[in-house]
Amino acid sequence: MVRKTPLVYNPTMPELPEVETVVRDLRGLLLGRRISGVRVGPKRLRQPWSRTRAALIVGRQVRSVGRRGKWICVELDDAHYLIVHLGMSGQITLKPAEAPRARHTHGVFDLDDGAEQLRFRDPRRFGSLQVMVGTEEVDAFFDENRLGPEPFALRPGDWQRRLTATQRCLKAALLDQRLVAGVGNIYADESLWEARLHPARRGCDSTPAEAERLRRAIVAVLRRAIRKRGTSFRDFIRANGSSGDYQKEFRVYGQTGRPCPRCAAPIALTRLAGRATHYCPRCQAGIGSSASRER
DNA sequence: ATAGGCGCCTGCTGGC
DNA sequence: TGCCAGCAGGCGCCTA
Repeated sequence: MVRKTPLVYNPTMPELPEVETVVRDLRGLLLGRRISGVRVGPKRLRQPWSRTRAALIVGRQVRSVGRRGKWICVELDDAHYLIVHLGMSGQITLKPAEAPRARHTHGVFDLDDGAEQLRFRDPRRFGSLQVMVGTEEVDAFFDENRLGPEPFALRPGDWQRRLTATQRCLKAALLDQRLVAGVGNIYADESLWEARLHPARRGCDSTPAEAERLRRAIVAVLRRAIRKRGTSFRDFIRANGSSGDYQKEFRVYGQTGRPCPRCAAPIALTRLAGRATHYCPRCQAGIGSSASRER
């Protein structure tokens, strides 16, 4: 089960805490400001990013900056929205207009008199920029089928029902944005460790107590990460250019071979749902029953 | 219907 | 020293 070859530790994932950090920064920087111009780069992002659509936000003022899962929602006048996903390597920064434009800049938004610009940069282009008009369009986009509840709004009974409805392993379930929005690879591993649940266990095998433990773990881990302003690897920077600290708090993610902070057994690395998965083989309850242990 | 696998994309790294 | 295969992963799409 455990891979012998070490996987390269070079991750970069804006998940909920990183997006929340960006949103908080953007709020301070953008509220009340007017988009006075938009430029769309030639390269296509994950979703096509159209010039015609982009033009719709020109001349409009920023009313609010919010987040849904890993999506950033900038609300402008007359229910116009700029919806941003950072993908794997997306960055949003505020720069003076004369600052040199970094490589892989796919969107430039002039602010007010044009002295400053909001810029979207994304080397891997897994991110996206979209303009939407009307709350109906936004609601349809975030339809329940595509995006589940926010982790902090999970109701214990509902969560348990939906978690036990799936045959998939807990790791795959946590990565599914329809079950819970905003959890990615890092916080999935950290939450499962916190809940002392083996990532390969099936969702449907969870007892009510285990489901609740997992729900609380997700909330605790995400809150802690938000407090630390998210995780910073080289690709993730905050809107104002400063970085987060949560990478110092990792219990299992990227800790392969290091002692488990709870029981000192070496942290194992495997691959689940096509993703590198870190866990403690001793204190994360194994497959079958909560008492069994892997190995 | 559900679950799993693949491909997109660039940058970095480890091994030769 | 330099080169390059392989790995990193969120999400949409495809298949079984």
